[in-house]
Amino acid sequence: MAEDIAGRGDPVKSLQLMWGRMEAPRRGPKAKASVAELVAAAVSIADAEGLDAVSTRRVADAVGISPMSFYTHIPGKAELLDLMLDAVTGAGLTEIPEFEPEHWRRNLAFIAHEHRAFYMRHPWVLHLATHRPVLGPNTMMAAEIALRALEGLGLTDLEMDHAFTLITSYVHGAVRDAAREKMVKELTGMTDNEWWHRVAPFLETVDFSPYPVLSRVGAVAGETYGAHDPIGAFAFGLERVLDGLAVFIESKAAQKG
Amino acid sequence: MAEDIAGRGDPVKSLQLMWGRMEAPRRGPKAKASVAELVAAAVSIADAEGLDAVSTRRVADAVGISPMSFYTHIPGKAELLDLMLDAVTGAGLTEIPEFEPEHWRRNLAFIAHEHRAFYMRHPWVLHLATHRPVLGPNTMMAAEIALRALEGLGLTDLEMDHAFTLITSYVHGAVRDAAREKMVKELTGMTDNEWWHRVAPFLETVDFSPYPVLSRVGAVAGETYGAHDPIGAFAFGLERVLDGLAVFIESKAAQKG
DNA sequence: TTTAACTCTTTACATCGTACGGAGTTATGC
DNA sequence: GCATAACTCCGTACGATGTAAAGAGTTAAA
Repeated sequence: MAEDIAGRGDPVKSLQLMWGRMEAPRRGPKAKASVAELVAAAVSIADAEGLDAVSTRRVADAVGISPMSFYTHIPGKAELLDLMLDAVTGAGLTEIPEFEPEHWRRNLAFIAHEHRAFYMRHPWVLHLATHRPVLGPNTMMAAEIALRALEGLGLTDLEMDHAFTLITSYVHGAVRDAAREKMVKELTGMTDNEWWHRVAPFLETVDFSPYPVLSRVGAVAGETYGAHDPIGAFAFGLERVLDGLAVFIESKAAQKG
Repeated sequence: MAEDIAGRGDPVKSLQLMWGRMEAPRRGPKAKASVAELVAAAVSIADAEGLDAVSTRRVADAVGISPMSFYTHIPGKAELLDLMLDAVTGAGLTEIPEFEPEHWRRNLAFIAHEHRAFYMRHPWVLHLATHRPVLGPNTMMAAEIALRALEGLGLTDLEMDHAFTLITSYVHGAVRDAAREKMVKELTGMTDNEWWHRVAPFLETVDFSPYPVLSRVGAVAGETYGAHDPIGAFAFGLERVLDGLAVFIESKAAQKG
């Protein structure tokens, strides 16, 4: 399995494990390790060393069982990734905030920043290309919370869904850059700055005349030489997204009366 | 190498290959295969069967050389992925359009749809987690084109960069869903609909009362049972993003005079 | 003609996910 | 009490992957 993919295991098996719906075994020896332990170990490996480091052998070793015993508890790696995603989503959930619709803009900004912080804490989640939605209790609760921040704004259910998709899409896309920098530094020990200086001598030999706008904007934006400002870019984009939603919400309000 | 990562190889080697800057060999036998052939073969494998199917052995075989001869031409898989990304970006570029600032909204929508179409044609690109920017000629040209659509709107260079990040972030995030469905169907032969019906019996046993908004919105949005409408969601989000940019552009114009 | 540069290839190794079969452990049914 | 079924755990093994190492063959420069 070369690709790291969640949502690909036996759908029902994954769900049963995520919801703790396996009937308790009635015979046989007590298990040395639990599913929760395995998943927690996998998550902390991923947090510390990235998805690359998460192998079934390594996870089994971390909880003190032999490589193949992993499969006693979890059907395969695909299911492990499903479980990791739901578990780590759960760890980021606090109590459910009460959203007041009149502060919708602040609420949505809060949601967006929480999502961003989540990805920054667990950048490997960005590498988890989900093939199917992971319908775990925590993943669903995260969606529930985001949707609640969109309630009472005069949107139809379908529009709420689309607005939700808009915000999560933007955050996911925007956060790649910042999370990337963090991960790469940890994994390779090379900072963006060092990387740019490695590359610079070559870049000076290329003809930038076909790219006048890019070279002007790229230089100013500090994209070159690692002086890029991902937080500023994120904030800028988020304000635009919220402005766009404001236009829509106000036009719907005006239209209705 | 478990993760599929571009931008991780020797930075300068990748760049030299992308820009065709390897000095021509002056001795030795004629090469049976070229870098371009290898990259093209890798791309068509990825297009047909996904990133999973792209292995150095497979690519070498596709161009008729032995597994290890691959490394005569390309230093490693990381560099191959860099080259694939730039090559496939180049294949999507037509001639450079002339953008008129007064039609900026139409222009940006065009850019967004082009990006979306690109990802839909080559969904594996979404799984390519880039560790560093891939500074190939085609990748840079794609950025140049997008930035030109943002010229003449009264934005500073930094704002242009941020607006560019906003649009590409949104498109990247939003397209994951649609591309996912396409890929999964091809790779697993299971449609979303079948998947949902596999899962449905289990879902009926879970208590949705903690997720009132999600279950209401999810049902209406047709997320359940695969009746989801990704194109509609994309269009909705894009309109909001453009509205948000419009607010910003107009306020800057008003401010200036 | 020697030699250096270059291409191609064979063999080999570590690591991965996991199929298979069996040994040890516990509660149930007789 | 005992056989048995339901378990947990583990050792071995297979095929695939990326690629290191070392050598054989080919071409042009010295």
